[in-house]
Amino acid sequence: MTAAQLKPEARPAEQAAQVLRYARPVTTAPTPQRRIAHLDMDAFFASVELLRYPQLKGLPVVIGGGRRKDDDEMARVRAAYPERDWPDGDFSRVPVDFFPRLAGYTGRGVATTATYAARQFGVGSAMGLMKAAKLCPQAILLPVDFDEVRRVSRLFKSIIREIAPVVEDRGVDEVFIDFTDVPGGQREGGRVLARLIQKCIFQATGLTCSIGVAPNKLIAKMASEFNKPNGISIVWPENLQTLIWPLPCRKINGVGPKADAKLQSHGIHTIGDAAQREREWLMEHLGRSFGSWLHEASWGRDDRPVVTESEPVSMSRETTFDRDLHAVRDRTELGAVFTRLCEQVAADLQRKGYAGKTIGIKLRYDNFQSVTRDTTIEHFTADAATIRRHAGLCLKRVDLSRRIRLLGVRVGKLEEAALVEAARATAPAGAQPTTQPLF
DNA sequence: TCTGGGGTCCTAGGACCC
DNA sequence: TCTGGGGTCCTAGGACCC
Repeated sequence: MTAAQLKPEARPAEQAAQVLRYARPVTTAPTPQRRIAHLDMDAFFASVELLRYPQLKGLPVVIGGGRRKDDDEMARVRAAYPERDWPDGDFSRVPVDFFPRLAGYTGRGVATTATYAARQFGVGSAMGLMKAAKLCPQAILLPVDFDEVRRVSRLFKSIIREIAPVVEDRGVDEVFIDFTDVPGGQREGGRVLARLIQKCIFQATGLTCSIGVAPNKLIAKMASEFNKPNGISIVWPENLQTLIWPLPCRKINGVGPKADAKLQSHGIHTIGDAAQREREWLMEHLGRSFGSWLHEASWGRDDRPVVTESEPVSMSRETTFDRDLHAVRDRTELGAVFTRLCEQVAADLQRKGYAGKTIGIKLRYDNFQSVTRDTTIEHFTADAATIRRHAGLCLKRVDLSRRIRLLGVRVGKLEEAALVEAARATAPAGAQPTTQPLF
């Protein structure tokens, strides 16, 4: 990156300041430098399957399309092959020919992930399986084994926490780790610790991951993608111009397809392009908040901490029907699904120990347009019948003449059930619930 | 090839209160 | 009778992420 590519309007002193902000101190810093790691498991869902079916290694495999009960899978294999072929639940000898192919798939499933062999054909996560079947019909299609994914997820995270305790959960297959104060976390900019974590995870799970270590979460997240799979990338502040600025804006976590299209329309294609616009210009054309944030992001600035604990905000269940349903013609079916969704949300709340005050529904029509309605009630609840009653009232407030492809139920404004109970118990006898903040 | 399911956060308008 | 802002809550929609 040359001086000419810095903000053109910046005076030399400002340019120097911009560069110095990211310069690595020449002398040994008295305080440790902030080193944040982002760890991303490689093709996680597919890799978990390959643990059970190692015979599929190297083949194109696509994961997604539906749920699986492990018993069903066992039964399917048992029915097809004699017991001697898979002693003690060892599926490694089930012939490759046995597995279903993507060819001829009909349905509304999407790919959760794909092995690297399948990605060569252009198949990627979030892609409709019908499309994936066109690109790679010979790919093996396996449904997600959520129980196994959760088990392995808990396992690899516990391994990391033993080594570096400050870990932020980012879903089943991703975490941020604060290396800053971990013994050895500064060595080679974090590479030594990253290697150790990779090794320990592999020993415990047989799975590989990719790690990026950088001064903050924003850059670390981008860095973990640089060397996939099974890679490590170390990024220093002074690498901003050479490693980060050439990347498309889409690589910034928080810039999605909409924002990217808008940026492109202004001739901003790379992060460097964005960095060279004035903050004021970005704020004016992309919104005060987003523009200001993007300016910071394009200069590699991000001081968000690694957050180890967080409370859930809402819980929901939704389902897409095999065929679009009509509120009147498919009333019975729709009603049954609706009730089941309410029961599932209630069960989720109870199992996790929460109650909520805002009850809502979500509908997606056949044209993919979504609508939501919600209502806030007087008391916290985790009761299926209560949720069903208020969600039912919400349903009455939307257009039900159009065909529906998705129905969802959501409970928000959550509070820990124990706190709700405690407040209820200590409330003065005869007190109106509305006088208690928790009710 | 029509596009899953579970989330978080932001925006914006209106109600309501001081 | 008219005219303020500020603050907070509620609701709907949408962008984005894993």
